[in-house]
Amino acid sequence: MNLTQLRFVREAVRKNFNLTEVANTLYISQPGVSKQIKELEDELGVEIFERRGKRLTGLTDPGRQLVPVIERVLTDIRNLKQIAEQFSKQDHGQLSIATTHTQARYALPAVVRSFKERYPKVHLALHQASPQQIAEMVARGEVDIGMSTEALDRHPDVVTLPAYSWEHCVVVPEDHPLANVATLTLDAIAEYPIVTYERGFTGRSKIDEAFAAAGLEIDVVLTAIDADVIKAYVEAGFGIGITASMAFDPVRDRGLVRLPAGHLFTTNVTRIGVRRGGYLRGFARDLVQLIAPDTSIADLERFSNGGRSDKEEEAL
Amino acid sequence: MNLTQLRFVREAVRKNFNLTEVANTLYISQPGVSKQIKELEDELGVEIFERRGKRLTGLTDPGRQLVPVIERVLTDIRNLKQIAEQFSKQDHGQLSIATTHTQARYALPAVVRSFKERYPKVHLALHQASPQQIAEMVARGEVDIGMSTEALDRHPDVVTLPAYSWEHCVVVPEDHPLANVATLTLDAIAEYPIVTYERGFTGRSKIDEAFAAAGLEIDVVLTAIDADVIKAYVEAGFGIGITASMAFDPVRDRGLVRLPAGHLFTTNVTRIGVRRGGYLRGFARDLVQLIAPDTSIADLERFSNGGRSDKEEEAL
DNA sequence: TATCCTTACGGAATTCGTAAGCATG
DNA sequence: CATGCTTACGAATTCCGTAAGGATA
Repeated sequence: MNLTQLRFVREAVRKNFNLTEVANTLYISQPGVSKQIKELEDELGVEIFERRGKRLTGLTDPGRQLVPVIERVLTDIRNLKQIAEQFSKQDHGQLSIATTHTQARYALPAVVRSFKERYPKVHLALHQASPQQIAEMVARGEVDIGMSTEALDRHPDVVTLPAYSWEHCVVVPEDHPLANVATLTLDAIAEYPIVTYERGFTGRSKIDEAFAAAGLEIDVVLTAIDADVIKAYVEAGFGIGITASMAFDPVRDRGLVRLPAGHLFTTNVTRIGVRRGGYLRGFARDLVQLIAPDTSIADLERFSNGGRSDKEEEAL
Repeated sequence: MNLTQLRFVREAVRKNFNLTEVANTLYISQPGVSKQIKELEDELGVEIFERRGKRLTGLTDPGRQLVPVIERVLTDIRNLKQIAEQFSKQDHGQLSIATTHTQARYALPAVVRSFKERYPKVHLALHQASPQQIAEMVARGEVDIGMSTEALDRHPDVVTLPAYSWEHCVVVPEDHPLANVATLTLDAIAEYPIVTYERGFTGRSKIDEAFAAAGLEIDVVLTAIDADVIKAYVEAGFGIGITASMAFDPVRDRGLVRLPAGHLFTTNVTRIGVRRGGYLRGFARDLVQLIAPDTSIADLERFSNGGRSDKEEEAL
């Protein structure tokens, strides 16, 4: 048994049991993958993969039990490398973050500035993706840290921590009838066509829930992934916008008015997530604290060991 | 990085950083070990071992962090094999138990009989050792199950479960003055020379504690590891014996009398232990239930996953 | 001086890629 | 008939043992 074989098995599961794809992503010949997997199965004395004729179609019964342990082994192997880097490249290295447009554009710049001051030699890689994709990337260990308001804490292989809360606001052109109302109501908003986030992005779910609970039908004429696009369409007169409050900049967004809407929609909690069982290097832990300053040391400890059990926390 | 390198590191720690011994126990040449360890260190970019000149003397700072993870990886690799065996050799295989003389001689025969009936093809290997050795053997994964009244639950890498409780008794020749007393007292026992277990064996600690608490000095003239030896010396008139109650057989031990002493010494709890993080095959779980029939299913579940966290229990 | 680790080199074993063959949808 | 897995074989790489050298207690 060797680690290469375990990696092939993991990748085969991820690639839906297509060994040709496995071979391509791991830069190896396809017969090599076949042979190694067969050898692993021979050594273990069980078939890991269900086969229909020559094709692999799924996991066998033993396979279903083996794969999670294989995943854990490979996570730990990665942890070994991370721990070593912690010492060898003290304040150097790569740190990759997957996040949504909203966080990357409005929440992270300040954080990144302080981080870069403290760790000038760490290369920060910001990957923009959808909340679902972010959760997947974290779970697979493709990025160190994920940050998103949605989906992140739904994934079983991701451990999350609340980073900060924020509220929605309504954005209208300054000559809009709503621009001067004292207190905004859901009914008032529902009168107008709405431009807001796509489903699954930046608290969109909270918006829909609020109107649904009030029994109101809304006319969403346009959806976008980011507030910049939304504001552009509001400016162009397509409707009124509902965005994250921090996406509004009074100076830059001249011609638009922001109306507080925190009392209308549930408060949103943006969460930060890491891979369960993963290990966070020192500068990654520091970044977590910059993003979520209210985190207690105990939380952070648990977090940086990827939410392992007590016993295993000690071990790391 | 490969598993061989990790095994070398683990063994080096176990063998007190003597690579020559590592080479011998793993049946490989000594330069091979040196080279592989150096290559692992090169790849990780840190030194795992502290060196004085050419000799290894201990773990470095990174080494101390890496070793527990390495141990976990190797445990999981072993788990993979065990899980596979669970399927491939359904009711076949090896099951090794480390236990003291007392358990092997008096508690286990009945259990082994039922087990063999249920699993005739499983080869049972009984290793006799001291409680400390048993704990070590379990922790290292040299045996599947350990059983002992002492020391077992002191080891951090062993998870234990109570198996059964038992009491001590006093054994005297039938013509001894104590043979006919109504209720035995510690004072009465302390009058005579005593033959009993060695320190660290079969509840000896409880015996010492009882006399110490009563402020009595006792004259232990002879100690042994097993009750058969103790009884032989009692018969030969060296003194009165204190043994485990179940070690007395009225038929076989003709000429001796057993006096109940449960009211004098703390009740003993024999525990059964497995390696933390280890995986128990089906027949091993069944053996645990035969030994400790009062175990709840929930306890057993936790036990057979070696006391891992909830998340990891699911995984197995 | 005996023990223990490292370096150097040659042979053995393993791994890996190419090419050809065969099954599946 | 295009996709996907297996088998076969030769090349390349890696691994491992022996032998010699050097450091430590």
